[in-house]
Amino acid sequence: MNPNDLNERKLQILQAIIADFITTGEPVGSRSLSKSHDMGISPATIRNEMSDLEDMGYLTHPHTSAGRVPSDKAYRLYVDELMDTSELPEEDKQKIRSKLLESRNELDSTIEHAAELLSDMTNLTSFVLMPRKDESKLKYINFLPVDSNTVVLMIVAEDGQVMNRAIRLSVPYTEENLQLMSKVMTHNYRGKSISAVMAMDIIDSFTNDMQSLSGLAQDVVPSFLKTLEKMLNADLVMNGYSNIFSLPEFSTDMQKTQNFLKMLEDKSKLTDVIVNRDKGVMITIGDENSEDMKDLSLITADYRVNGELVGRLGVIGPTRMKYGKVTSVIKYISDNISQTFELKENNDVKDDSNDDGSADEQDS
Amino acid sequence: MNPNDLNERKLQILQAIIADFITTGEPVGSRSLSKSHDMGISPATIRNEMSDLEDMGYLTHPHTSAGRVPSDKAYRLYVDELMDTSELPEEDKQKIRSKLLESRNELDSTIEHAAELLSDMTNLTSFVLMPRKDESKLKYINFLPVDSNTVVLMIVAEDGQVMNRAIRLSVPYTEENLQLMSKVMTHNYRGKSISAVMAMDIIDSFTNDMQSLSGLAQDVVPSFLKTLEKMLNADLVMNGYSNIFSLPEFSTDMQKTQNFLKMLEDKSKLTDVIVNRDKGVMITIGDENSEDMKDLSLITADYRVNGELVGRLGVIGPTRMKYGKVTSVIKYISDNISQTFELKENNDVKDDSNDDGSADEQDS
DNA sequence: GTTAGCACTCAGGTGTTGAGAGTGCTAACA
DNA sequence: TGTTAGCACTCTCAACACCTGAGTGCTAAC
Repeated sequence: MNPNDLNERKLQILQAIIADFITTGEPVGSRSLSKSHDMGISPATIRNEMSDLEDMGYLTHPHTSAGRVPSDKAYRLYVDELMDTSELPEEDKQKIRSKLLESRNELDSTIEHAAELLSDMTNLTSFVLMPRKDESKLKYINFLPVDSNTVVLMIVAEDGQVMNRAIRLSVPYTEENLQLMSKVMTHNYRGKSISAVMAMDIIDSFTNDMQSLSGLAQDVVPSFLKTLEKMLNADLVMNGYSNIFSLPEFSTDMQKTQNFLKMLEDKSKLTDVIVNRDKGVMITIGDENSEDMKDLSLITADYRVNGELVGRLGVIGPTRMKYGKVTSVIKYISDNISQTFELKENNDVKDDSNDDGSADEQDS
Repeated sequence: MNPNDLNERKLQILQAIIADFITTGEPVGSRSLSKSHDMGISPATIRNEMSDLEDMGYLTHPHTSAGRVPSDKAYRLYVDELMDTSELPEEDKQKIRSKLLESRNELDSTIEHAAELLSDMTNLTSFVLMPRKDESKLKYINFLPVDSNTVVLMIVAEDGQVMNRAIRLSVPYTEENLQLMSKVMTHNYRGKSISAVMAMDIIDSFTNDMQSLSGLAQDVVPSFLKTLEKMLNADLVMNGYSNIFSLPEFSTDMQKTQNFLKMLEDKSKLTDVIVNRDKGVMITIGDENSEDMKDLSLITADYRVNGELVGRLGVIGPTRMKYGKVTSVIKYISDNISQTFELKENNDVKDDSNDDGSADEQDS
């Protein structure tokens, strides 16, 4: 069953079938194949080879008198060995670069643009996992008064992540209490990782150490924990889910479309799947995925910020997708993000107070 | 054309037709109507009345030999005059109350739960507009160092809204510069409304007043403006878009489904529509909406926090929806949110002399 | 004014048929 | 022995006719 069982001609035929099926979505017959790809052999010969390929599990048959359709195994072989992984045309590269440059100063916008680019250029549903790091450490915790019974909890992590949440209090508070609370919590948790703090017995430490705050703590601590949890949970941005309608096999099969869209609606499940994938470019095809994605393919890649792996982006679509093109686009986009947010070594935080004369630069 | 043209019997027949059509989705015929609603007249009489109602624009005819279907005008009459607006059953009320209580200390979670409840209980697509206020005033602006070329901009408004964004700098910065920048911007914009600040000529004031910061300002100001814009833009949360598949008229008509989902995908347009609706409970039916929603109905209501109008929630679905039930659910949920976040008068802030000291909170 | 009766209409389901695209097998060929 | 032409067979799909059921509009009688 390993690819070496396949002679040169079988490979050539398989490749041609996959290429045809990817573009048309129709089962490929021996006669039409021999017409479209001139490989100097008759349809009868192709039929014999096809029959062998079917026995080996690379092709299937919707019904006796239909053409052949590639199996998941065939796509796997195609992706591993046969696929055309040529460079992206300069035009596409240009489009990606200019769109990402638009917002090169802001990671968040860049990420959103990346998702748009990805779905536009592949005509599939794209997703981007926003940068979240489990090990990121807390920097400070702050409470801001809003009105007489509402405060905003703000948590800032060392890596710049900021999360906030409005909390309604059932007991009165004073500004002094809030500031004390901020100080105590910052002091207790600063420099600790989010998961470490979540594992601590917070309520207990409060009621013991700070009697005066224990009333406040009752209201605040559950929200604090929920907010930490939210900081851990990766945030999934999706784009172009209605692209699915442009594919004939979906726009004629309501059930399939419905399953697809329902699957996308369960974001937390999808996030789980994406988070748990391998690093680098990863392609999973059909039944290599879990049950509810067993006739879909998933391609993901990572992007880095300052050399550190922070997020993941990719597409999801039918197994019949243009693997070569899609992979190139994903790779190019992720590399481009990583490059844009590359650490510039000569650009360090200076601790001295004098300004550096840059003021003159835009005086006109 | 006013409803007074309709005698009692016509109203009764119209109401019966609408009720039947809303539950079945099938055109209603005279014979089946006389069977299901015993109103003591024969199908022939009903036919005559139906014919009159059709002439008056309340009913239409998909084709000669089909039953009658209510027009948008009929739904309007139904909603205004005929609809059963009975109280929600205690069971449903209980369900809403307990779900909303789960997160009564946090507005954000409550809002999300409300959207879930709404789509679950109506089997439609629900949306909630997160609280955003155009007139909210800035409280302070803060920059946090992340790494040698990244800082986080954090904007806090008086109403507790916090927005942040990572900014990549092209010039080096010092901690002192950041703190100076925070102080200057906070001093300049504090107490001003977001829209007022956006209207100011920010770059100019920087280059004039603060030569030393102008290099930083080049990078920071565009992001600052974008972030303010984001604070103004209401954030739309949606839920249950795949509920549409449970309706026969959508699950058999791919084109309709596709239009619906594509319409939902353009969030900014939908947000615009929702923002610009009347206060209170508002129902718009079919062609009362804009072109791309002309065979849908939209029901919205507002919710308040501390007596102040802050957000809006609602559902979108086919004109054939259970207006009575849906309206009751929306009303009950919005009232419940408003009640939960009611101002408690006896619960005041004791001291609000100094609330921008938070900029130095970070190095405690 | 109401109703029964009747002719008429139309969508949708069923059955048939033929075309087209495909396969598998066999026998002949190089 | 691998390759190919030929042929019988299979299956989908679109077109077509046909029938049925639900509905309408009209008319005449109650």
